Amino acid sequence: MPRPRQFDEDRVLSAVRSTFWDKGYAGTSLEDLMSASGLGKGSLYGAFGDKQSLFLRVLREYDDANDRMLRGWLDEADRGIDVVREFVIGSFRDPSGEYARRGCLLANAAMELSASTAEVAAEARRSYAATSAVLADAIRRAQREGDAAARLDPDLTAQAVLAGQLGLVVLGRIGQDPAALTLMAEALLTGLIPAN
Amino acid sequence: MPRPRQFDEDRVLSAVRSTFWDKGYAGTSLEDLMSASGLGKGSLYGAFGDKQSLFLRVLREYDDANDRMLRGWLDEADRGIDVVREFVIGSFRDPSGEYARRGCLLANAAMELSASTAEVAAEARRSYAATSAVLADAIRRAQREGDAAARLDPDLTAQAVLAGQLGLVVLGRIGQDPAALTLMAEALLTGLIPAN
DNA sequence: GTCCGCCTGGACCGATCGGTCCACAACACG
DNA sequence: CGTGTTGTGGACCGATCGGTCCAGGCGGAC
Repeated sequence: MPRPRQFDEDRVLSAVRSTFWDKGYAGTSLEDLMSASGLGKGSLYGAFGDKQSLFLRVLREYDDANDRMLRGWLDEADRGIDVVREFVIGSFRDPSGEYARRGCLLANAAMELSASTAEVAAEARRSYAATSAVLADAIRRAQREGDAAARLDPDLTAQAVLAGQLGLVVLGRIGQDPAALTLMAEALLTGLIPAN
Repeated sequence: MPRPRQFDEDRVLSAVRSTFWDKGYAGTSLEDLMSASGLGKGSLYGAFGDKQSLFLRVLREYDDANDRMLRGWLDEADRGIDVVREFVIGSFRDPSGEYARRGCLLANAAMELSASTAEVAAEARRSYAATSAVLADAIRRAQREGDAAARLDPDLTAQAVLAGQLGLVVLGRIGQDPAALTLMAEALLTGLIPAN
């Protein structure tokens, strides 16, 4: 009997995510969210709660989507090493650097809010743990496939790879040349995951 | 004949830096800066200009101090490799993780403001270029001293080391265990700068 | 001691913030 | 087709933001 929603929740969340991604949490005003989503304040609050709840929801869905994507890669990849390679290099393939400049919503949020919002720090730790677990699986598979040295500790190597990629994300955000970032990514990969 | 300054500029800048460091740019209000420095608004504006000018000044001095410190290490170190090692591992030696949680003022600022403030992005690129130049010198020296493989490209390796350290800074900021960070730092060093 | 100058701190400003609330509209049900 | 319930969007709120301005104080120069 009630009046049904007049908006597509996924479209709204996508618009909201994009706005937070580009402007950061503090830099995004409710007005920004309203114009990006096309909703009024009442609808936004009624559907998603306050600004922080909305942000945390968007962040968690972003993390989950990334995790699912990475696991999907691993399921479908020909070789485990390809997943690690794609994870480290993929973000910087765009020659314009536009992608790189956006950075990663999670990394942006973690740097901006970890100190003040415990939930964000916890979410970041959770997500990075999940990511490095998938990377460790990929590295173990690469070891079986002869693409990674058997002496490597898969878990520790996965974490080091994650750290390297995170650093590249930071450098990408400040506008570093994507070609240089790609070279650095290659150096990280060959150094951290030797073949023999 | 004029009335002289009644405050120590260095002390004020130090207090301001600490506040920006902990709270971020947007998260720091003028009230925060006033109470941290002990100055009124008039004095703050008269001496340093508006909030953004003050922030950029503090950031540049922070970068310069870091650069001088790193160069000083290189001048006094017994071996080049020690400088690289200290650069990567040094920040996470504090077992409480308090240091790690603060992160790096430059990295924090770069992630928060690069997208919206071109000066910050440019300053970050400038500072990271300076840092990787010193690291490259250290790696060249390590090669001469037999602590780094001769086949390494010093400049590229320095950039990869910088990326790895940046990633560790991000992970430190979200509260990752310092012991785990140290292990990752060791993995990055041994992988990126093999000895033979 | 006098006076001119800059320094100082806080009152004050308009803008904007996140959040609340309400009058109205739109739809499903009986 | 009436009725009830919820979605909707904008008016409105107090708080706080960064920034301006000024009256008074303090200190050197003479």
